[in-house]
Amino acid sequence: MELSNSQEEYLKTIYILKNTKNEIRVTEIANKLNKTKASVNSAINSLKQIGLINYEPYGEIELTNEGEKIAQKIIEANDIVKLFLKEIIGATEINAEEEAKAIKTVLSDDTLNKIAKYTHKELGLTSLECGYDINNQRCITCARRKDNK
Amino acid sequence: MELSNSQEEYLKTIYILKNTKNEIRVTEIANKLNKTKASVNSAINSLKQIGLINYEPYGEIELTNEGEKIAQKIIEANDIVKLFLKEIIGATEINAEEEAKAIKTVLSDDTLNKIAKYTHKELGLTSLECGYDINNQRCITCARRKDNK
DNA sequence: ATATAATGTTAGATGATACTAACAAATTGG
DNA sequence: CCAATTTGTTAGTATCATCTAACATTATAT
Repeated sequence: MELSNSQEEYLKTIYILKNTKNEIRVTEIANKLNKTKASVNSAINSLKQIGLINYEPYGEIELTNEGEKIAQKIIEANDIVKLFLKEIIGATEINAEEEAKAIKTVLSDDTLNKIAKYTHKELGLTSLECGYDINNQRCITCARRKDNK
Repeated sequence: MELSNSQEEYLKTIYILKNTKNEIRVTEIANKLNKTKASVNSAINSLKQIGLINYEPYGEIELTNEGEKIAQKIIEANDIVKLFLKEIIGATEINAEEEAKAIKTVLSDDTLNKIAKYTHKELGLTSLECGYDINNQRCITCARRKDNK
């Protein structure tokens, strides 16, 4: 099941908000993504349809297990690409943020893995523990998530 | 004037076909991009509207000067990203091709430039002559265009 | 030179994403 | 506890990129 860029952004945002607030609101998502509440409403209903979030009108927004797994993958991809752009390429914080967001969607697992490995090597890390490794271990440098969860 | 990803792909394809054939046909573009002729027709009309190609019904498809300049930029961006993915990251040919296509669109000039410089440095090239440099010189490794034009 | 094949166009539909405007529900502060 | 505010939903519209099907034009081959 292929997610659109837009859907991935919503999933990612929901996941991140979940680690900050206990209740996730339509309005918050709208603010974070600079969309209208109407758009968010429509987006979460489509994500509900495909089983990635649980939601009832006026209720709480919650990721399903499947949704959470996907969100984690998205965020990890985002993190590794951003780290790479900043630390290896020397992109500015703002550019790295924006570009990682867009790029992560289109990279194959294979290339993402190679970028992760390359980043680790260049940063002088001897043991590879990146989230993008097949065994899904956490990366000591790129997974901010480690601290949050 | 912001071009969509789709529009950039059309421009790029037209430019590349131009260096191969003397007449560019709707059908060729459709085959190359795996779109229907109807879609291509609609796309070239939109590109005509914004002054990037010249076209009359049943006539020849030609890039305007503006269109050609933009197409060159797109192709150079494509080339540098692909070279980078293949030579530095070690992505497969097929992945690099696909990913470069998608990535080039979302990179800022600044980051693209940095990727070009990084690639040059890593490949051991002493003088930076990449098309993405401010002075718009040609790159001895990444600009396939050099040979074609 | 004309029938057939190839090529190009148009009309109309679809699906995705977003918007505005109007409305409905829930929360909150006196 | 209820008026006002905040929050969420719905309906309707727009744009973009694509498609199919039908039609129109151009090229070709005998």
